[in-house]
Amino acid sequence: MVNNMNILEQLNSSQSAAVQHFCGPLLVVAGAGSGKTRALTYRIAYLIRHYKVAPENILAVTFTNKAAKEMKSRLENIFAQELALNNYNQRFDLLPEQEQKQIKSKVYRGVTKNLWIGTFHGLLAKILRFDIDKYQDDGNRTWSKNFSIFDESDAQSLVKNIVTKRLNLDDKKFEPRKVRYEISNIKNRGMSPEDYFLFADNYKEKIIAEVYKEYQNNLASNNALDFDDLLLTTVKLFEQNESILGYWHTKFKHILVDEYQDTNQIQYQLISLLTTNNESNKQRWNWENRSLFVVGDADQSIYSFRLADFTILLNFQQDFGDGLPDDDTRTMIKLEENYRSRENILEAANKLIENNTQRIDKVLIATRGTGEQIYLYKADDERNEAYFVVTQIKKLIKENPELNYGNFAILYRTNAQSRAIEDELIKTDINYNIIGGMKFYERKEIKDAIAYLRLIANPDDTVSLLRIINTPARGIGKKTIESLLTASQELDIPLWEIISDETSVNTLAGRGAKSISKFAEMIKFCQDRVTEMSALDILKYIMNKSEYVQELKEKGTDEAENRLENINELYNAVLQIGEENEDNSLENFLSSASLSSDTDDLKEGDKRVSLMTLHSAKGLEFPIVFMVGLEQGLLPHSRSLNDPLSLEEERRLCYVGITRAQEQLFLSYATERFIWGSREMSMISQFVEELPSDLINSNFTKRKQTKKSDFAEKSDFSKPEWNLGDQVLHNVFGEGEITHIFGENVAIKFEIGRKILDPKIAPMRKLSN
DNA sequence: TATGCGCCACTTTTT
DNA sequence: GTGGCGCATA
Repeated sequence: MVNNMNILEQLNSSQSAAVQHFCGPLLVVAGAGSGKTRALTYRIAYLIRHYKVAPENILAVTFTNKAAKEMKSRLENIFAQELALNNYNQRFDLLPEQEQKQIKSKVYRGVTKNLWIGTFHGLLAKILRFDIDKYQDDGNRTWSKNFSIFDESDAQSLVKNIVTKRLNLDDKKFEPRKVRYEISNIKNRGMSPEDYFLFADNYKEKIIAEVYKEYQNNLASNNALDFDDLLLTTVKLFEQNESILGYWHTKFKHILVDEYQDTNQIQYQLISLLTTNNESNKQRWNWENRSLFVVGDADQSIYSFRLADFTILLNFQQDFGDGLPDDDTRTMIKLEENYRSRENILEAANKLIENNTQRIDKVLIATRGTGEQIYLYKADDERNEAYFVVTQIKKLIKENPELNYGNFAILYRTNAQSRAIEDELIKTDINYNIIGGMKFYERKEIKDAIAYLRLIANPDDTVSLLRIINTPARGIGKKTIESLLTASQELDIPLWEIISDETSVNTLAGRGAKSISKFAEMIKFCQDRVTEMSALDILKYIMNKSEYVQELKEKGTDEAENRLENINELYNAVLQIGEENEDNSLENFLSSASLSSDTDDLKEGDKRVSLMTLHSAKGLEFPIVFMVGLEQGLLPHSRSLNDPLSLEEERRLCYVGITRAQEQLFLSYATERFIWGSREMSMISQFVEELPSDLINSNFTKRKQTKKSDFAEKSDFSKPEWNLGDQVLHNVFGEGEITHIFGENVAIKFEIGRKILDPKIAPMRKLSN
């Protein structure tokens, strides 16, 4: 007997209401740590068990692959538990391994395999592998099912090539980086090159339109899409082809979107299309056996640089719901109870975010007791800051045997900040896991290996072909390649077609002809076997046959050693991805690999300190969190200082960081920092000042002095003789009044505005009344 | 044709 | 401090 798995018993009333919602639209406003993943997972389980919805009719969109994986595994657990009780009358974890395995596989086949859970990009790549050959864009460009997905660096170099070589533009005026960013924005606003030509009305925009057109032509001739295309192409395809949209609309009866505050216009369009079948008349929408369930928190919207727009969330009820005010609506539920953080941490977060003007009013209610104060440390520079962090970690581990390194996270605004901390962690021999930065799939040897695979899967992928045609060196020089390329451009056929034809090669290539033919043979051998050979077999074959591995072995340098290790690591990744989807084909691997991010690799139970940017930390939680570099210019970032809206986003970023912490939160800033190779003075972040001072403990020196640690000695100082309300005269800013004292710093209200100063070094004196 | 050196810009954040 | 790129050299 199915017993609904006690699903509802494990939820609070708001969560339960959300889970039980069946048809129609629902917005779940879910604060940090309020159990939204739980609500999402249980809802899916409830749809399947209680409402008898078939798994293949459910589409769940997550923000990262990691979140998708997490959701799948939680669902697997729920259903495995149920099956164990029903079949064996026993708890799943108490069953013998054999039975556990059987149950898992049964759950996989019966449920999780058929669910569509993934990121927008991942899910759309899957849809396009079905239907892209029926699509033709405004410029008559077409693609086939085995398209490549170009990553950011592929896209970047393509744009660069177009700007500097093909259109011969001044790359000072049209910086490839910026042009690439523009193109991405245009795509995220839903415009094809042809659309954009109509829109462009000044010289610069017209040039960008040219580059965009050329860029898109090139993608098409490589049979490739970039990240943005996965969205744009699907939307255009749906708009163009009624029956294809109809198919997916009929299939996806229940759509769930996580992190809805970070969707952008094109993602919104996509959700709209799938939900409404492109029916513009709201009255005619048919919500029978159909739902749209979105979960988000406007306060955690941190991707506006990627055109994420949290007003999409704010407008949800106008767009899909009943449009009634909050108190009366039946299409919105708020989750405000926080199960993650201690009250002190939450209160600080609540107070901070209240400074934003753009938000839905919402307060996080603590459920876990007060906890300790938030610690604030003032460092001399980034090295001292790193030393502080590492010392605290060691100390906490020593004092609390239940803690391990996996319980700690160090969060920062920019990837570059990780260096100093890494140095210190290495010195102290603490294992750490760094997320982002130089990503695995961006490493040269990995890109090379993948280029081989991409060429095998998609012979039109000239970018990949050029990358590896002479890697490792096989005597195919620049001249040779150039003459082949010219021929391919003249004839308007893919380079591969020329290279794979021995006669043409002999005519064009002269000395290099023999190696080219040999190279082409090797690729062809694999191409002929893509369906029978697994991705791993193909990869191993090609890495050996091309002598890529051999060359590295012969080199024997540390660097080469490292590369070999990475290639071995890639073998593991191929195997793992194959197992995850029970699909070891080359195509499956390539799709997953190009869309995977480093956060995805963060393993549960990994006993290592996690280092990552605040952006990467979204959706994660850690018992103890260090937020470093709380300085003006860093957080908030200097690029955001002059724009009120960007500043609010920085504040949200800070909010996201604070709300990652479960038990303890450490904040730190440095008075001096190495930036771009030179020392720069820095000031404490205005966000620190916005935190209630009674929640902050910056009193490290006194606690530490008896222990004689380095940083305590360094930052020893005498009691400041400055008091709240003191009138001061500053050499530059004139007269002012002290409004805050925190740590060794004071905030002073001057005529020209508020300044935070270190009274020990500031050129000022007290005015006696 | 392969390699190495020096110069340049670079740093927000990412699927 | 660093990675990418272009040029000069063997």
